[in-house]
Amino acid sequence: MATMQEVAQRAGVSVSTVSYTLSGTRPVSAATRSRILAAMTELGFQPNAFARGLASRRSNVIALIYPAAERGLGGTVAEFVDAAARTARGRGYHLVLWPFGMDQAAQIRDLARQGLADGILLMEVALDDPRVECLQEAGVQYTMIGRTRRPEGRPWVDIDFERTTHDAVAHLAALGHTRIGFINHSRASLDEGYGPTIRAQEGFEQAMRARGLTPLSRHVDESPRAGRVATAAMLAAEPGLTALITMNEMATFGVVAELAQRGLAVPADLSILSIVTSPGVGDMTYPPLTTMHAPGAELGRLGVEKLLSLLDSTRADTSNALIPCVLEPGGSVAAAPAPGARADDGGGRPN
Amino acid sequence: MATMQEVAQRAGVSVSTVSYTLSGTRPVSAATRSRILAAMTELGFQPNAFARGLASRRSNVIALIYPAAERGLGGTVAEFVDAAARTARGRGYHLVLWPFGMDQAAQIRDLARQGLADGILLMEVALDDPRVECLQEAGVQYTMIGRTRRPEGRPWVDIDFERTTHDAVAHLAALGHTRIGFINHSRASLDEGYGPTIRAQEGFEQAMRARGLTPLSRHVDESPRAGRVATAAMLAAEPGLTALITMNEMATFGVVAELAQRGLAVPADLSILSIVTSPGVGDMTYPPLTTMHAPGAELGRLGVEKLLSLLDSTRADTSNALIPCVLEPGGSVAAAPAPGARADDGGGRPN
DNA sequence: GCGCTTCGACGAAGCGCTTCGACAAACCGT
DNA sequence: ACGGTTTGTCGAAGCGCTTCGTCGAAGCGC
Repeated sequence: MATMQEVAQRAGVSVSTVSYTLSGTRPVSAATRSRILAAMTELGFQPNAFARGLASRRSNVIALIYPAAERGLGGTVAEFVDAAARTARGRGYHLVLWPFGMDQAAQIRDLARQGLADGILLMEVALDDPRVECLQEAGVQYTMIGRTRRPEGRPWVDIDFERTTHDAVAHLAALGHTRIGFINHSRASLDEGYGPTIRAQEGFEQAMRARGLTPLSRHVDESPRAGRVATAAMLAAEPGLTALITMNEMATFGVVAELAQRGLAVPADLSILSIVTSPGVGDMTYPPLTTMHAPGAELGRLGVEKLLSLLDSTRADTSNALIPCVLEPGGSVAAAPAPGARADDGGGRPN
Repeated sequence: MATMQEVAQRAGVSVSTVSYTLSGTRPVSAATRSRILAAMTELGFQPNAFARGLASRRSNVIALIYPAAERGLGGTVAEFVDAAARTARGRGYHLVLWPFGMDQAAQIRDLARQGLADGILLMEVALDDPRVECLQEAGVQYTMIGRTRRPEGRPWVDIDFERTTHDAVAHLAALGHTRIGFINHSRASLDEGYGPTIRAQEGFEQAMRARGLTPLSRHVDESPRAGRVATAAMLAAEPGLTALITMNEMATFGVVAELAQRGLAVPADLSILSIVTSPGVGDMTYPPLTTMHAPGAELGRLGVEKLLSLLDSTRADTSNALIPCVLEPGGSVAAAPAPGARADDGGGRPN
């Protein structure tokens, strides 16, 4: 690997001039610049990141902490990562992912304090998240993706689960639905204080009650199998159900399968609205699902921008961002059927 | 952030002694060591990664290049990342993920040459992969997860698709199945030279022919919907089908749903063997799938070990590793039904 | 033509660590 | 008691950059 020294020699200039050419911090004449650039290409020069980081005390790297082991890496996360990486790159930063588990707060703190990253994006923030305290006390710049229970005074961006569930209920209510069920994430996620599960649950119940409707919901494990079981149970409990809001992709596949097996037509007999959905999931079933697409890309972009604004004190700190999911029309939502009009009222199996 | 200088002062020793205490490169008396360690704790010292890297020309970081945007981040990858991170950590390295796309070979090369990582793990290697050439010419240590068309002389670890498909066919054949179908990944993946799709296809056909059986297979898009359609088509083409090997998780959900709807019992009427499967997927359906679990964790561990052996020239280079998937008994495979015994021969819908 | 500013380039001082050579002090056998 | 090791520690020389202060040369108005 060629060093700046060698580039300078070859171009017949001093090291500092090479440095200024690279950073643009001070003017360099066009002639000199082109000699230097030529020398760089000929030598295949790439600046040493450590020397640069040591001298400038900035790494131009932002780290994304994501517990890959616990949560898999779904489509929404992929969208997030991609958008975040692009945004960072556009601003001259590299985005790297640190696959730490939720319980490795101390290791995160130590690594963060080694200076390898200028700032940190913390994903899958739980309501009470020890990692946040660690970063705070480590004196590292960070931005949460998600929110702790009381996020005041800490930088974050998050999905607006309240608004998303409200919008979902409103959309269905406007189509005449009154018996609306909600299939949420697993009880395990609830128990461990997973924000989305809790906030969406509250949002759904509130939205239903605000309309004088009775909220019916279940926490369901993330599998098609669990989705089928839950669907059967909900139909048994509330035979008049005409719409389901789901926030659990794997379970949603099961919902669709179970309804098909029971001879219930989607959306004629029962509407399905899948919320906080990964890209592409809508087209995986027939009819294609009507979804409210999780704003992964938007979140990634805003998260990086917020973090960078923190690093660069000259840039105004944009306020925290709460982004709702947007409705993507599909074929699984329609007006509520007239009472008693359904082919198979009561929910028995067709054969 | 406290520096080594400050630690040395507080402990009343020289900087080099502090350094030796940390690295263990030279002996330090117990008394001195404990004074130094105490000073470190009091000051909350964390060595500066840049200074360390600059002086030692090693980063103790290995980078995992994974195209998060293109491929989502499924369970197998999560397992891989987790195992790789653990293995690396156990050897004193940090594992970071660089989310570069398949087409960003030049950027990968440049970043790699900046020295931020001692070695690189390249995932999702295609048969003709420009990224491999880039890393090679950049003079960076790397190990491929997967193989190029002609991987000779390049370090890699991969799933043994040939053996896995052979084992799958053998397992079913031993149970009396002769009409065996294969549901592979999408045609798009085939067209772009995705190794697993191609190697598994060849393996399946070879294994079938070796037994005098006729291979029946389809490339199917990664969705439950496509799985249903493919199932219907295969049953139409070969009504005598008694077993399906699937290497496409999303499609597998569709297969299960379609069979259920047709009133075909799994495994009594038709066996399903899901190969190269992510953890947990088997339990997502009923009956739970019999799977051949992708060795993600094993691959992660071996990949890191291979890479580290390359970095540390004293360690013998273990030869390239080809790891088969292992059979995980479930409830979706049984002996072939007696000919004509099936409830619904011919494939019509039950109702 | 004079002092003035502006422009472009240089040299050197670090950044915080690793590592090498050197060297007292303690330890050994004889 | 004496040379020869060993043991524990120190000082200093970098690693390859950034950045600050400096300074000659060119450009300016009058």
